[in-house]
Amino acid sequence: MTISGISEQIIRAVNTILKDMGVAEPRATLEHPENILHGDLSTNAALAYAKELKMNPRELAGKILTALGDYKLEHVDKNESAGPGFINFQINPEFIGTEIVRISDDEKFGRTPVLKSKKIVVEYTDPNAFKVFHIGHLMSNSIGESISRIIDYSGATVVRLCYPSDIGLHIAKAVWAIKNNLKELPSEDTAITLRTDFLGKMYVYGTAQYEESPEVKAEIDSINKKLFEKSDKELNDIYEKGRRWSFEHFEALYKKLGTKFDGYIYESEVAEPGKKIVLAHVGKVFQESDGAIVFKGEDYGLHTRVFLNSQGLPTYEAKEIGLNTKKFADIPDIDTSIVLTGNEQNEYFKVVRKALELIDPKIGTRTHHIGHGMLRSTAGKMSSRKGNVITGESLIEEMEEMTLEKMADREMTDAEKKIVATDVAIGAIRYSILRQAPGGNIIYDPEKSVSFEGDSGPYLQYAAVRALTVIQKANEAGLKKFSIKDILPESGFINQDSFAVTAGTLERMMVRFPEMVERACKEYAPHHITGYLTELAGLFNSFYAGNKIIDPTKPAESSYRLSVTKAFATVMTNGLYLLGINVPPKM
RNA sequence: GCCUUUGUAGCUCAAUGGAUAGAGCAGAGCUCUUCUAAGGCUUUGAUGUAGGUUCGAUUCCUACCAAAGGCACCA
Repeated sequence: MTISGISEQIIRAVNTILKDMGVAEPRATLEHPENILHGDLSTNAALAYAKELKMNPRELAGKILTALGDYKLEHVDKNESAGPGFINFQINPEFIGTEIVRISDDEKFGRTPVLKSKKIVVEYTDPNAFKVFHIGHLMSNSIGESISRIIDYSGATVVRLCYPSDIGLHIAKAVWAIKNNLKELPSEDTAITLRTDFLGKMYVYGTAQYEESPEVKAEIDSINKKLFEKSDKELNDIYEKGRRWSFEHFEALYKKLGTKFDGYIYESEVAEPGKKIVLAHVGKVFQESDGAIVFKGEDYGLHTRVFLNSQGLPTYEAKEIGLNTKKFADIPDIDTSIVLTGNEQNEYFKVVRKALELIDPKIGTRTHHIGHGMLRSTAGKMSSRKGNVITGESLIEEMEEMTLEKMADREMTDAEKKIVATDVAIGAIRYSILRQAPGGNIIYDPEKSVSFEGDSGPYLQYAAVRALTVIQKANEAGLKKFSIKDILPESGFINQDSFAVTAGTLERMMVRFPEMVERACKEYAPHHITGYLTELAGLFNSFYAGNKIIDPTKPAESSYRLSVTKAFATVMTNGLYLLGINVPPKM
C-alpha cells in the first residue's frame, strides 16, 4: 500500500457513502494531503454536498463519520471531524516509520514512472557567438537544466539541445569592428575569457558605429551579406576564429554549470531549410504582402509576422520553422519538444507555433514553448548592445570569492575550498533563479547580490552536509540497526510526544517527495521543488537543533533518528540534483 | 489604440477553488564546554480598487487603476 493508495481507499469509501445518501455523482477530494501523516488528511465532501442533501455541513460530516465505521480502512487509525464539514484521517504511525526506514535505503527515491517510454527534447541556454554569456543565459540554463532533470526523474528519455546563434547582423557588426582593430586581436594562447571579452567589446563598438555612421552601416550590411555567402576569405577567417573562441568559452561554462548537451543546432544550419519550407507553403500557410512573405495570424487571434523579408532572406521566424522541423527530422519519435526562451518572445512564439501546426500538425502540436522571466538589474535595463551586462562568469566568480571569505576559518585545503566555493556559488545562483515561477522576472540587485542565508541554495546545501556528517559519524560509531517493529512498542517512539520538535512533519514531508517531483514535471515548474526543499530543510534543522541524533544511551531511538537523517540526506541530495545544485562534501 | 502577462508584509517570493494566506530579507529579543551557529527559538507586519459566480475566491469572470512585454521585414 502506498500513500496514494491510502488516499484512494478513503475517497472510494466516502464516495460510496455519499452515493448511498443520494448524491448522484459524488466526487470527494482530499485537501491538504501534505498533512496525511499527522491526522490531517481531510476531505471536503461534507461541505461540497451538504446543500444538495439539505443538511448543514457539520451534520453531514457526522453522518459520514458514522457510516465510515463499517469500512475497514487500511493504515488509517482514526477518523474525526475537524472544523465545519471537514473530516480528518490519521495515518498509522507504524506505516510512517516503515516508509522512512525504506526511504533511508533507497538512493533513487523521488523517481517516478509517470513519463515512462516518452521522449522529450528540451532546448535551452541558446547563447550568441561574439556576444557575452550574460546572466540571462544563466536563467535559461538553470531553468532548462532543472526541467530536463525533472523530466528524466519522471522516467522519460531527455534530449538536451542548444541552439546557438552564429550568423546575422550582430555578428557582422563584431566582425567589422575586429577587422578595424586587428592590432588588438588577442593571440590564441591568451586566456579564453580575455579573448571572448575582446569579442564582446568589438560587438559593442560595432553596434555603436552602426547606429552613428551611415557609411559604417553600409559597410556592415555588406559584410553581413558576404558572411552569409562566405564570399570573402579575410572576413571568413575573422568570423571562424571568433566563432570558435565563443563556443570554446561556452563549452567551459557548461562544464562548470553541470550541463551536458546531447546536440547543437546552429542558427546558420536552419536558415536555408527554414526558407525552403516557408516557400513551399506560400499560398497555403503563408502569403505575400508588400514584397515579404508573411503569416496572417489574425485569423487565429494572433498577429501578422514576417517570415521572409522583401529581400527574400529568412527572418528569425523562418529559422525557427527550420529549427523545429530539423529537431523532428534528426531525432526519431519525439513526444514533446520544449523550447525555452525569454518571455518577451511569448506572443511571437504563438504565431510560429500556429504556422508550424499548419505546416505539420504533429510538429506544431508537440512543440511547447516556455517563456522564462528576464533578469533585471536595479541599476537599469541591461543590454549587451550597450555593454552594461553582468556576465555569467563574473557573477559566479563574485559568489565564489564571497564563499571563500566565509570559509576562511574552516579546516580545509585550498583545493578543497575551491571546489566547495564553486558548488556553493552555483547553488546560490541557481536557487535564486529557481525559487520563483519560471515566467517571472528577477530583480537582481548588485549590492545585495545573491543570498547565502535563509531562503537560499547554501541553506539547503548546509542542511544536507550536516546530515551527511551525522551519517558518517554514525557509521564510524557502528550504530546497531533496529527494525521499526522493535522501536515502536518498546520505546513508544513514533507518536506525537516523541516528535516534540517537528511533530512528525519532517517525516510526512519526506514521504511526499515523489509527489512534488510529479507536480513540478507536470507544470514544468522547478520552483515547487525549491519551495518544498526549503521547507524540508527548515524542519530538519529544527529536528537537528532539538535532538541529539546519535545518543549511545538510547540505541532504539538513535536508530530511528538515523533513518530519518538518512532519508533526509537522500531527499535533499536528489532534490538539489533536480535543481542542478551539487552537495559539497563539507561546508 | 489593440493583444498578452503581472499586481500578496517595508523588500524579494510562495500558496491543485478549501480550514488560522506561508517563507526569507530588513527590525526587536534570546541561543554555541553537546553530531558544522551558512543554524535554531520568540516577535511586529500583506491579498491594487469595485462588482459578480460559489456553501466557500489570493485563485474563476467583468470593469477600473498600476507595471512589464509584444504589435511587418531585428533576434
